[in-house]
Amino acid sequence: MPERQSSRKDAIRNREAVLAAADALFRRRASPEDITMADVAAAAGVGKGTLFRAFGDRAGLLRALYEARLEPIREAIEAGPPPLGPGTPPQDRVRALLDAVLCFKLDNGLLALALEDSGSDSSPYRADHYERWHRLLRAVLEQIPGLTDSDFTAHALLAATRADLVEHLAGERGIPRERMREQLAGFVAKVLAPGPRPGGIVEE
Amino acid sequence: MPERQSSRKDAIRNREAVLAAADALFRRRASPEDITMADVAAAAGVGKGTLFRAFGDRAGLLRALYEARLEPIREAIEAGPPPLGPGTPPQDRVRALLDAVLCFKLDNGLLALALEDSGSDSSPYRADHYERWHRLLRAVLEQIPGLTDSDFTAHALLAATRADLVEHLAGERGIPRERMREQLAGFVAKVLAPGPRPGGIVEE
DNA sequence: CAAGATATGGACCGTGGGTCCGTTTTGCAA
DNA sequence: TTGCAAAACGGACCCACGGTCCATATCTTG
Repeated sequence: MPERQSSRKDAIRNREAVLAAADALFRRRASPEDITMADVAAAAGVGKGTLFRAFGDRAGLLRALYEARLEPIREAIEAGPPPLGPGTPPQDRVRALLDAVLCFKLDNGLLALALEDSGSDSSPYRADHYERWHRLLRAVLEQIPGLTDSDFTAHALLAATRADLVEHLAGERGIPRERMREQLAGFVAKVLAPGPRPGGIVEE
Repeated sequence: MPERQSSRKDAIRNREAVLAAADALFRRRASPEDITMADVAAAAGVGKGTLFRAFGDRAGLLRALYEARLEPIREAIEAGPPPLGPGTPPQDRVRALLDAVLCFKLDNGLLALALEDSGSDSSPYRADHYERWHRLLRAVLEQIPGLTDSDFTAHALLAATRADLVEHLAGERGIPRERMREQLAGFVAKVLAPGPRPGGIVEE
């Protein structure tokens, strides 16, 4: 419940300061969990109480940051031009959506990582930002004729862009951005391709 | 480094006791993180020091449990009969492997969950049990002609069986076991199907 | 400008992983 | 058996971190 916006200007100023400080920290540091709430508060020149009043808890802060950074993409999806916007052939749109998710995680690795393992009950699948991606993706998948199990497929495709996987491939393994985009695109293509009947075993 | 086996019988007895107690706890409780190390120690009738001496840290304990439970499957894979064992046509073996992973996580939800988000550096991808699965899967994928990017594909397929996803689908969403196995099988089939790329579609 | 409402910040708390070290157990050898 | 060093025990203790509390400072409004 402590998410209500305030109208007092000091509150607003502090909220901004915290957001900015957190943003900066998450861009520079190496691992999400060595950014503590106290760090953020200090960097923002604010007391811990203020921070928690403004965002409720760690997850709340992360969520706020995430929403802010996601805004442009969200707009592009809801009302932008193809291939992200509506009015794109479903197959292309699925590809574009997953590519967008991938790029987002490549650009915001730390934050996405932090968000994924600090979900409400420690399950990323309860967070409603995940719900949203999943719902959207499923809806688009459903428009592809001959594709069954779009609910599961949506989950499975999103799983291929999990923040920790992306981070691992990009960081530890040093796979370059474009290469990864290609690989994901290839994978998505395979899944969407009108193949042999799903469920059946390819015999011979 | 504190993983060296001891030969003293009290040490061995206690190790067993801890393993048994932890196993029991992980089977009964609802969420991995409300099983504390102190809980395990108490349940085993042992001091915390003993527990940490024997397993190093939380991850170590989890790993030990995991290995123990995984043993049968591992054997089946290394030297068992088809479809898990070697000597199976690659496509079938991939399907069987992923099905085995899925079943394992369905049967050991809590433990797998705990293991995944308590990986060494909080990334499950550094844990060597993941490495092993990935290496094996990739090797099998590489035997499938016409399939490229087997490294990435292996990651992506494994991602579809992530413990938290499985747990979410089975728990929250109530999807029955057999249904999930079918869906995963269908997904895998699509990925493995000879795609529309060079070679054309095999139309029977 | 007074006064009620709201925000502030840092001391404080609970929890849980992990360590320390005085005590106990074990295995070996005389 | 008994002596004794090496190894294990266990629980008190430590510390980091998320989160709370509340006396005080700052706004806003009439």
